[in-house]
Amino acid sequence: MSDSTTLPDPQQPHNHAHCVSHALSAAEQVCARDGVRFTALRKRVLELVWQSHKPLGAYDILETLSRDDGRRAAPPTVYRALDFLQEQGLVHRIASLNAFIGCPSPEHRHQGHFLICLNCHIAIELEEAGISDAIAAAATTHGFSVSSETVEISGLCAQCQAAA
Amino acid sequence: MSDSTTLPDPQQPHNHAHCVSHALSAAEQVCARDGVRFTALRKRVLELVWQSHKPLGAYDILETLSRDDGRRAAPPTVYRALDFLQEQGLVHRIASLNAFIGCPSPEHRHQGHFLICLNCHIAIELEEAGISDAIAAAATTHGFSVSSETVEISGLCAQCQAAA
DNA sequence: AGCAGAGTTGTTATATGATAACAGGTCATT
DNA sequence: AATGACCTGTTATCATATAACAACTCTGCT
Repeated sequence: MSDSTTLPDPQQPHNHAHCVSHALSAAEQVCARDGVRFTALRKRVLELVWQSHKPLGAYDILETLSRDDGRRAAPPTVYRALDFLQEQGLVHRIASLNAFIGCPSPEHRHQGHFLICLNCHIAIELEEAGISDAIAAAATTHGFSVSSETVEISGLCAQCQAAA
Repeated sequence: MSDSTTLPDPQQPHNHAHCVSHALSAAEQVCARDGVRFTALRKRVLELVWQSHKPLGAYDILETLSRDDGRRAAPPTVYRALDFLQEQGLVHRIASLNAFIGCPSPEHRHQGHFLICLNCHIAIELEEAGISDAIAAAATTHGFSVSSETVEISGLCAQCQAAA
């Protein structure tokens, strides 16, 4: 069961095993709730996506998968799992990187806003009402009805600024 | 010389030739100002990007280019021109579409915010201080220093909503 | 005019990201 | 155990983007 403690700041050193186990148990719950199958493959792909807080390319996942198994997995294997995970809101796709990252709060459907560090490549997911509100206001002004937002902010995370 | 009249709303029917000639003369000015060469190829690619208000893929441009010339142009030809145009702020790349669109106001460096219609595929560029402010505020909260923003909003434009 | 050097374009090959189509396997329900 | 829905494997292919090097062209200089 997902505990109710807040997840650690991904920028800070932390016990990452906790992030992974949290993500996996949240995924179990979400899939059970929605009546969809959290198969071994899907679980494994989700685990790989969660191996760090850096967005991971589909072919990186594919390689790890192939190495683990001995035999060569094919792209559709990974893309189908990723499609499923996205549909369930368990991972997000980062369009500007063609990469995927685990969602820290899949219980409720949303699209995140991402801070992406150009140096260490960590991506931090936010859900900033202020950003969504500003977008909604702009859309309204133009008579535009929003169905999805892509907000990806590149720069330097606090850690990397401090290091420089 | 760029006139000072405001450009038409791209959603509305309008004399698109005006958009194109405006864009080309603005480009001439920007390149002259910055001391870079606005070569025939670059101009042609910019014209193709401006053929409509819909973001255009690099390979679409490539095809048109090849057809016009008889001989087969190669991808780097187009990508180099696009890189140049992006560097000068004359076109923007839409990450969520892997496509490119002309910038209506290249005189000042900026990154746009885009409203992208899922039905008619038009992309409307905004520069919403409210969105940038909300992003800046969120970034500050997280100690993150922003170097670029990708804001791409998908949905239905006013025209397409009315038609539906 | 002729030359030198920077910048631009051509060309070939290849990397990287994603999907179509169909065959075969697995699982829950009956 | 049979059925049917769903999931996975496999092959082929499409779509997007870049590396590396050769050839050309423009500009400034003598």
